[in-house]
Amino acid sequence: MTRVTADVSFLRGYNEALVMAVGRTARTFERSTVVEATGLTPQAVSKVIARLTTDGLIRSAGVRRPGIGKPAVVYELVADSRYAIGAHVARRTLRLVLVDLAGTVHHSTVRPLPRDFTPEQLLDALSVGIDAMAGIGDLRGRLTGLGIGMIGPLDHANGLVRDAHGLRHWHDVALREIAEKHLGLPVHLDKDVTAGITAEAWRHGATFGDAALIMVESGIGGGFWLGGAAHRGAHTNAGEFGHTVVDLNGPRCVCGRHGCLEIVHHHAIEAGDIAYAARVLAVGVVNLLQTLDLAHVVLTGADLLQHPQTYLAAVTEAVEADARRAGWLSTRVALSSLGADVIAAGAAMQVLDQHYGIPELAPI
Amino acid sequence: MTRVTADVSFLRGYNEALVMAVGRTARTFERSTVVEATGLTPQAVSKVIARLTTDGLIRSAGVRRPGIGKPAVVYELVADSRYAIGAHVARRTLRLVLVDLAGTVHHSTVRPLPRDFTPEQLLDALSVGIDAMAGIGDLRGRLTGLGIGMIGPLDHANGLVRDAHGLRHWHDVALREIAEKHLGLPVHLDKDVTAGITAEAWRHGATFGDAALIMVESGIGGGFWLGGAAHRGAHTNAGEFGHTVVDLNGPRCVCGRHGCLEIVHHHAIEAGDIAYAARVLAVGVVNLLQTLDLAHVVLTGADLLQHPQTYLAAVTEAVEADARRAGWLSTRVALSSLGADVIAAGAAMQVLDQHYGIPELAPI
DNA sequence: AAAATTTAGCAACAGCGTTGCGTAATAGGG
DNA sequence: CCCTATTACGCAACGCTGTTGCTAAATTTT
Repeated sequence: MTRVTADVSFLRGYNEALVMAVGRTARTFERSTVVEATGLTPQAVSKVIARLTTDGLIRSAGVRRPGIGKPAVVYELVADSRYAIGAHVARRTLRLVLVDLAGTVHHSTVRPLPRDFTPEQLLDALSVGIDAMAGIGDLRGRLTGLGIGMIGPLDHANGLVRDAHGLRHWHDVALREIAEKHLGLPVHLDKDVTAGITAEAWRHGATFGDAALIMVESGIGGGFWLGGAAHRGAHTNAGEFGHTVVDLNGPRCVCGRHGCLEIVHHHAIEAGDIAYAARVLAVGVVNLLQTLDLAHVVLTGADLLQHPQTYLAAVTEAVEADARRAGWLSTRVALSSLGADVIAAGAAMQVLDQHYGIPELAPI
Repeated sequence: MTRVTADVSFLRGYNEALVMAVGRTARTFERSTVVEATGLTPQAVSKVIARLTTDGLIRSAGVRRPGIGKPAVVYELVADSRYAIGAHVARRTLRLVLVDLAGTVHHSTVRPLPRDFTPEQLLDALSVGIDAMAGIGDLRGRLTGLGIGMIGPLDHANGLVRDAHGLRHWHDVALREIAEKHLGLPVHLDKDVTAGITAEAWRHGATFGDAALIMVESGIGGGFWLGGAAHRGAHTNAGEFGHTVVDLNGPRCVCGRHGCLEIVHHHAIEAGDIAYAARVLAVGVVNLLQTLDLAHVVLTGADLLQHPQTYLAAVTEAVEADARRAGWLSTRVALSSLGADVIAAGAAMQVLDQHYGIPELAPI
């Protein structure tokens, strides 16, 4: 967790991040666009643009002649000026993506991981995969780091994997530290679902409201974007949404409680009733809406994406029924726009965010 | 919603708010205390303290002679330099409190409201109550405003009551506007539970982590403190936690779904089984923990506070059982430290926060 | 060709935290 | 009694931020 004191360097980072967010979501933009979006004065925007241009992050791309008056200079993000690699570590696979400064996914590879893989085996797989990727476009000096989205529980602030569910060799592994040493790159570690929701927020820009990413993939998890930032909770353990009870008298779950969303959903799947499984998930999603009042719900996960329309329809129907009752609520439900890459891409974007996103300003 | 651009005035407000938070949580403090708590340089802290002293918000309170060296100047908040009045509007009662800059509740009054009261009736009750309170200590010039914590749904940003549950005359009432006109005071409107969690956060200071306030009072609601700020959701409708399904095959709830926490809890109460009702609530609380990973859970509400120990025991037991399974999670469960005043007090603190709290810095 | 309109940017400015360094106030030792 | 070490405080200069005032440039309209 980067601690930033509230000094002028924070102002610089903050306003630069605002302009970068505009550049990421609009293909091209001009000074007036930024003025409108941020409330800064035109002169201040000019200064920010000058700084970003010096750093090679944006460049001018012609002028716009709308009618009367001096033409406005049009700018664009230099997407290929910075890259990050994102990794999605699942139980049996390692997915790697290469993401540029604009959030575009350039390469995506999946390779199997050994059953019950060890930290060393993961590092080797990462090493091979990253070398292959870095070789493609000659990224020397433009690669900002590696983001890892992984099964929890883990400790995001300290880069520790506490006890990854279902993996025997992952107790209190200082993954960030050993990966940085082994790979020679800055490494950022986060829960898979939190990385995923970051990807969705990146693609939607600063106007993205409170949102959740629902991931069904050997378990059910949720990633949250609340108040303009990822919500990780007190111990980086937010999102164990599959282990919320929806049936007080339901079957016993592996977590020890009865009638968790995950076990009820699982039984429906085993019974072959995908439609019912989807409706159960939808009940859980509406529970989230009641609790958190979200503007967006994004669905993803390998298991869910095997029946995308069934799940999308069930969740949309349940959410809309709920909104109808209230009369004025509105929540958009969608499948992940990045498909199966969403976790890995989000992990990469978190790395880019550390450099070009809103600086953290933790009130101690 | 106050929009603040990231200019130097933000820095001033931010760092002043940090110092004020220190002053609120520590009875006395000195320069080195703030340096340690904020990471600012001693010189910067001196400047902030000078500004706050000029405004009459803090003052020196002697010196500390710990041993060798020049004595350190000790400061304290001037608690009686600013006040705010907080109102808790419930279905049948209006509670008013007077809160000073340190967060201390000075007066607390409860008066009945007519059944199905109208906006005019509420305004009259507010007017009478505020006059009585303002007369007590001659608050001329020191009263910063009125905060109202009320049943939802409402629109916090625009000060509208959309459709207060169970009150017929409250559809799209511009309460903030008409109250400001009627009372001649700045007015801040928020959901009751959100005001409540603000009070808890105030009393605990800047180190207060992610938290929820659970309120059982003719319904079950939740207020959330996430990432150092109140979480209101996309439509100020977060916290309808009583309307999350915990029993898929349960009885039909007024909200139209089946097996909501609220209806299951209500049935247990009606059957006279308080202990079971408390355990049902505890299931809901653990659901929240799984979803949001909270550091604190605070219990309040008129109905809950009729059996405080029963609820506290049940929730504590459930939370601790959950933590034991994980092995490294920890969540503190407590009854509201302000008792029945918590909602009104929090509403008042929100008013003070607008002046002396962390300035908002909404991206876009 | 002149006027109107829109955009861009130079220059001076106020205000923030930071840095460098001098000063005040105390305790302890010779 | 004096000197030194120690701790706390603050003036002054500085670098940097966004802001303000104003001028210049580039275009269309009259």
